[in-house]
Amino acid sequence: MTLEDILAELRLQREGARHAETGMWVASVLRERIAAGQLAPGSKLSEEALGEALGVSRNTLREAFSALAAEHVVTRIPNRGVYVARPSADDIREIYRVRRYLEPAALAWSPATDVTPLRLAVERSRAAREAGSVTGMADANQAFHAGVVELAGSERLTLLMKQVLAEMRLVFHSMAADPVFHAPYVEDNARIVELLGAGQRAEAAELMADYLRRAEAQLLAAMAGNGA
Amino acid sequence: MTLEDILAELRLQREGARHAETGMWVASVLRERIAAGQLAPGSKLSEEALGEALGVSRNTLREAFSALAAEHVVTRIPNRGVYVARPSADDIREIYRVRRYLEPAALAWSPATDVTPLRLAVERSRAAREAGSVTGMADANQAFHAGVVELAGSERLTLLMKQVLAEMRLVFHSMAADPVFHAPYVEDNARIVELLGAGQRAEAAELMADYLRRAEAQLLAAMAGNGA
DNA sequence: CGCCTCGGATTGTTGAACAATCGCCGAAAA
DNA sequence: TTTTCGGCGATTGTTCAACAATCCGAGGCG
Repeated sequence: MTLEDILAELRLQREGARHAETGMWVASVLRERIAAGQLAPGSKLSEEALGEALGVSRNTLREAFSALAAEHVVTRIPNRGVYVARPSADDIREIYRVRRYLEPAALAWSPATDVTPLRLAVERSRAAREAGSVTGMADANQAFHAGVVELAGSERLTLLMKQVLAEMRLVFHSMAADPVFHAPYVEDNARIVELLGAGQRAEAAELMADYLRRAEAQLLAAMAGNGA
Repeated sequence: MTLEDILAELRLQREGARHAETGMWVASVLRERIAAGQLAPGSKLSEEALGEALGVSRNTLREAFSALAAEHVVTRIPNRGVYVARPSADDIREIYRVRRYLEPAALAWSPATDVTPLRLAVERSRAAREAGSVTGMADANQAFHAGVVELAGSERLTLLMKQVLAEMRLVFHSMAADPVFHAPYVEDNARIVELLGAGQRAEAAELMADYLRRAEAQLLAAMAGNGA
């Protein structure tokens, strides 16, 4: 699908725009397209072209850009424009730094004990693995880790985690992802749920920390090999 | 560096506004004023009046508003305007929820071991207590807790903590703060540094969690008594 | 071969205009 | 008197067109 096709689609998609929402509406549309990989990392988002396609003025579009830049979905280079973010090795380290605090902490100290959503995510992971669906596994895995942080019951931590996971999707889009990257980790997730359900929170947190260290190392190695 | 460059810099610093930065400059000016309490919680920030006062257009001002709204420094009510945020009891609970994960996690799992900045903050706390300086104690206390999260070495966690602490300042500005609110906690901080320095991370984290629970309860009680 | 300048293209910012929405205030009805 | 309803004024949301500032690359020059 070419960029022209996408612009054409976006042109059709504008209908429900209302007063006092246009900026956020544009942001959400771009967020979806980027998450789906239809706007590849590194793509330049021209104010003129996008504004024309979406039927919004440059000012409104820039408001959307500000929101996306704050989420690291997009990179703004002054006087040069905004580009779909292309996470660097340092960005990956930062992502996992955040996750290594958030996820074990949520497992160790959350008041919530309902692990049903986590169990479901593991189920979906396994089903996707059997079906050989790479995106299915990726989605289910993200749902699992988002669910872990949601145990904390904090809006801001949940939001931060969602943004970090969105950046993770960009990482996978940036490099030719290993089709079986997620496969080995499905059973780690299952074991974490098991430990958590049994009340062994410290052990669950430790396993999670270990999992995150391994995943980070694997991603960094893949990126180094794949070429920057 | 030529003389022309120096003249240009001075001109810019005096006038403050630079191409490609005006929006962020406005945001930082407002952020400072709000943090200092010069713009009280609940104050309406009229686009026309503020734009005129700062010498920027409404569009640029709105860009600054978007940034501040994302930080919860300001509340945006559609079609009604933006107001300096006035944190509710729920906001306080959310603030402490975030802190209760971030700060103990940083203490328990950070690779960094340089506690000098924390010691210094404790020193300043004590000096301010002796001098009877309420704002001095508040500032030193904030520096201490920011320093704890900085141990994690994560930009995003540090930023989140700074935003949460900025919201805490709004809490204190919202209610007639107890002048000795911080006093009892100075020695808690000192003990945390002591434990951390001795390598007793789990104990330090536990004490921090306990401290946060007590502070939250005290603030919620004060808010209930003080009247909404 | 490297440096510099110039021009084109794009972004940053402005001010004015119009549309949409809200709260207020007064009029009409109970 | 109280309540409800509708119009009015004020403010925000959005667009538009213009100008200023900046970056990039293409030549011109030594």
